[in-house]
Amino acid sequence: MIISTRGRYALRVMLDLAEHMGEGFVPMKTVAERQGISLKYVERIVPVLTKNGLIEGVQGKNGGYRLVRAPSEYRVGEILRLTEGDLAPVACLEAGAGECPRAGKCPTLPMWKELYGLINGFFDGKTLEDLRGK
Amino acid sequence: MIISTRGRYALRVMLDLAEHMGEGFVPMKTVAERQGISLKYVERIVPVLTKNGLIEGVQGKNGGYRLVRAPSEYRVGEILRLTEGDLAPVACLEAGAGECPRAGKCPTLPMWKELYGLINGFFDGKTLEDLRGK
DNA sequence: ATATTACCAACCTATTTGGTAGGTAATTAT
DNA sequence: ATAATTACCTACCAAATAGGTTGGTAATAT
Repeated sequence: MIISTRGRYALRVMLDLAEHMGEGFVPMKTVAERQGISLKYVERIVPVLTKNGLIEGVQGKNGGYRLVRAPSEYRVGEILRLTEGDLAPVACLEAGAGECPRAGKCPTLPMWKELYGLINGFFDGKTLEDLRGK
Repeated sequence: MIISTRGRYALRVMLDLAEHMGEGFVPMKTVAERQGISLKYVERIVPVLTKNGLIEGVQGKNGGYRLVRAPSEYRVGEILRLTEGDLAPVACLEAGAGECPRAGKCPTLPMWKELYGLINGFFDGKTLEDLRGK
């Protein structure tokens, strides 16, 4: 499995916010209830989205979160990369990984790179708007 | 990350056997040394390949393993599915997983299924022979 | 003042990953 | 026969990851 609950829940939270745009700031309590996810767990996932400017949150009564762009302007890829860290199919392609000593003559490396490109392209080719219509 | 060392090592072992076809039975000790992988770990990975008839092993002196088909007749997908168990990108698509209660109205499920098909197709479209020439 | 809400850090349990250790059974060379 | 080699098998183990929970603090509207 490549996509954990972090990325999947983040996507569902974003979709929920998209579905309820124009209702002002939506509290995560509401989103969590609608989505059937623990509020506390959602609270641990969401900060990376605000820190990277994907959504906007305000504290206090009547506070909550809202999208800062139109749903069609969010690529699924950027949401998943932020929450999952990396979509690399193998460890040797991950951001932090040093160059494998066998890289030069590794017969499988080109295949992993090709798949990596395929996966990133797949997710970058879809937006929140695309998912909304199921 | 989706493909662990199990699948990657299995692939390298198969490629090594392909590279040394016609040399009779090749002991895993030799393969492990050539590939720079612990023999003991390889010994734990390889049985699934013999049990499913992908390779043939004989015990005793001058024993070892050999491919039973031409390299072009091995799909990368079958090797990875045997060693990794499943190439599903999300838990809800895994073989053992029961149907998700949200499946009917889940806006992201079609995307996961599409990617699952893409991944399986990608790996089934490549054979050991394709990888040999780098 | 109070309720609400985002925001933050520490902790926890179960599973997976990536192995190692220590053998037994079969077969061949000597 | 015996010794060496090799597949094959089981149990164990440490570190990392997944998937949370607990218990707060800070900001803001009413």
